[in-house]
Amino acid sequence: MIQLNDANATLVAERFRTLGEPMRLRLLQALRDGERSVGDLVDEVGAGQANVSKHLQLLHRMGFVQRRKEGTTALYRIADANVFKLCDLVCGGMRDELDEKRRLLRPAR
Amino acid sequence: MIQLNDANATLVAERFRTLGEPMRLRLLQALRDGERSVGDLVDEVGAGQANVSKHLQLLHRMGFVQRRKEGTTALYRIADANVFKLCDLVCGGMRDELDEKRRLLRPAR
DNA sequence: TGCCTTCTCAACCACACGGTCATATATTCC
DNA sequence: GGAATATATGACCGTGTGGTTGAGAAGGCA
Repeated sequence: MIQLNDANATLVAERFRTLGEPMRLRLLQALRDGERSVGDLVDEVGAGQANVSKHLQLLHRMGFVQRRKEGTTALYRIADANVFKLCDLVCGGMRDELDEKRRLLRPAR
Repeated sequence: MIQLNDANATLVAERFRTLGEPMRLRLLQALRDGERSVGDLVDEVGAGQANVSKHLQLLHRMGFVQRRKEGTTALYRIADANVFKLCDLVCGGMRDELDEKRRLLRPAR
C-alpha cells in the first residue's frame, strides 16, 4: 500500500466516501453494461432527476465515470473498471465476516 | 460483482463509508505491522483518546479489525487483510486519473 | 479499601451531506 | 423567435457524523 500520510489519507478517504452511498453504487451498477443517459438512470434507480445529476457529477469529479454530450442528453459511462473489483473485495469481506459470526454462534464443542 | 439490489447496496456502501475517513485509514495503516493498544494508536495518530476509541469500535463492528483485552488495555489488530488491497486499488485509480488529467493538459499535437 | 491507569460510553455541538424544489442553461423542433 | 425537452445549478432543510468533554466501568497495585 502507498504510504498513507495525512494528505494521502484524505484523498483516499474522499474516494472511498464517494463509493459509500447506496444510490451512487446503484448508478455505477446501472452503468455496468454500457453508457446511459441521465433520464434512463433516473428511471432505473427511481430517484429525482436533480439528485441523480448531482450524484453523477460527484462520480465524475472523482474519476469513476466519464461524460459525453449528444444533443441535449448527457451520456455517462464507467471510467474505471476497477470499481467493480473494489465492490467484489468488499463483498468478499462481508461474506468472510458473516461466516465468522456464524462460526461464533456455533458453541465450542 | 454481486447483484447490488437495494439492500445489498446499503450494506456495501456502509463498508465503503467506514473506509471513507482519513483518521480511520490512518488507524488501519498504524495497525498494518501488528497489534497495537488504544494508547499507542492515540500517540501515533495524534487524536483524542475517546475519538480513537470510537473509530476503532466502528472498524470493529464492520469487521475490519479484531479486539483483544489484556488487563486494562485493549489490543486491536487487522482482521481483514483485504483492506490494503482496497487501498491499493483506490490509489491505482487515483494515479490513472492524474495521468489522464496530465494527458489532457498536453495540447493535441 | 482506595487510587491510578486504560478504555468505553453518553451528551453535546458544529458541520457536511443527501434529498427536494425551483430555476437556469442548452439544444432541438416547429 | 418560441415552445418543449434534457440536464445542471443553487437554495433550503432535516439528518447523520466527527470531534470534544466529562463521567463511568474495569482491572492492577499499594
